[in-house]
Amino acid sequence: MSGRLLKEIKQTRPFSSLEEELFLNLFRTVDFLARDHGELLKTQLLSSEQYNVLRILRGAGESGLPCSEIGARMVTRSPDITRLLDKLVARGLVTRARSEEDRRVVYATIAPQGLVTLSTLDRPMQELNRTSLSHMSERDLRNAIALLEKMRGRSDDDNLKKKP
Amino acid sequence: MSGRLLKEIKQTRPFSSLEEELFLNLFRTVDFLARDHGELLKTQLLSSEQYNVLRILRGAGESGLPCSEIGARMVTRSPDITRLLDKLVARGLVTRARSEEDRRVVYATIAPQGLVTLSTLDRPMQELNRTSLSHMSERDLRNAIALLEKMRGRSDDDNLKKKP
DNA sequence: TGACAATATTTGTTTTAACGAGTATTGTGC
DNA sequence: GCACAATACTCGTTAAAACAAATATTGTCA
Repeated sequence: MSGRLLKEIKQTRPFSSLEEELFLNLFRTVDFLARDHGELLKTQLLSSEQYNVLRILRGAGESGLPCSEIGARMVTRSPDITRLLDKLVARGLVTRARSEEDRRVVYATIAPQGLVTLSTLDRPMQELNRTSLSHMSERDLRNAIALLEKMRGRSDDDNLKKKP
Repeated sequence: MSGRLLKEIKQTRPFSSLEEELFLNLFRTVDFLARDHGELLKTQLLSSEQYNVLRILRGAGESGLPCSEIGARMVTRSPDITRLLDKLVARGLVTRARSEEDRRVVYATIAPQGLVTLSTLDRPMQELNRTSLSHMSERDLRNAIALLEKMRGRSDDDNLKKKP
């Protein structure tokens, strides 16, 4: 391999497009903000994903949700939901029961202990969200939300509406 | 635990603040967009983190960078950079050499093969970035970038400027 | 009905991430 | 110059993510 090609290759450097710059900013921003988030969750020995599942199940109420639905609302595939639930069930935060109508389906429901755990996090999480974005105006927040939704092309917003 | 508390707990539901809505949107958006990203990288058998390291090292040039620097530019801690580099070194994409001035330091440098691997990804990655955001106007892109930077409070932008 | 595709979840296996502890080297203050 | 803190990285261990293949159940259509 000649030195010439190497030189050419190396020239592809900083931001070669606005789109790329946006992506890098996006990834960097989550990495940055998810840190504090994760530290707060660690006080309850929860991973970000576990917390997510618990919140989804709280939103679903007593009827619970099948694994596939949980997987769809997160971006995780259902095969991996099983083990996520395993840990939560083992800790008594979630209960699982096979459906009678369709015995392939397993409904996961948040347990009282799960609600308690979530509730101890609600206020500090709210606090964290607010303080870490306290320098953003309401207008900024709304703009950012709208732009992020637009970035996703609204293609997954059905999930939000599908909630019972 | 009485049913009353449970009812109270359960009432904390949808978006209790704009900040929370923004956070959820942020996380959802990366999850959503990172998928395609990951699939493209898989064609070269690279994880997102490995790709990141390679790009950082390409940006650093022939002088290379110490593990600690790589860790600082990503949000990964340097202990975990070692093993990340291990794999890249094993595949001949990166070379590692202990510094002579300070023998604690190990400089990682991108290898020719690493440059080749990156270069095969440059165009499709550019393409992916562009198409997945093709519905965003230039104004949208710039706004989004600015808002994301603002979300981070610009507190880590020194890293970008620190590049040699 | 009976074979076969489709759906829903679980299990197995292999990589990765996370984090504490350990090792080597350098810098500092007495 | 020597003890001791600080720095830079590596290693060991445990927990989590990723993906393929397996199992169980239901739906479909000849």
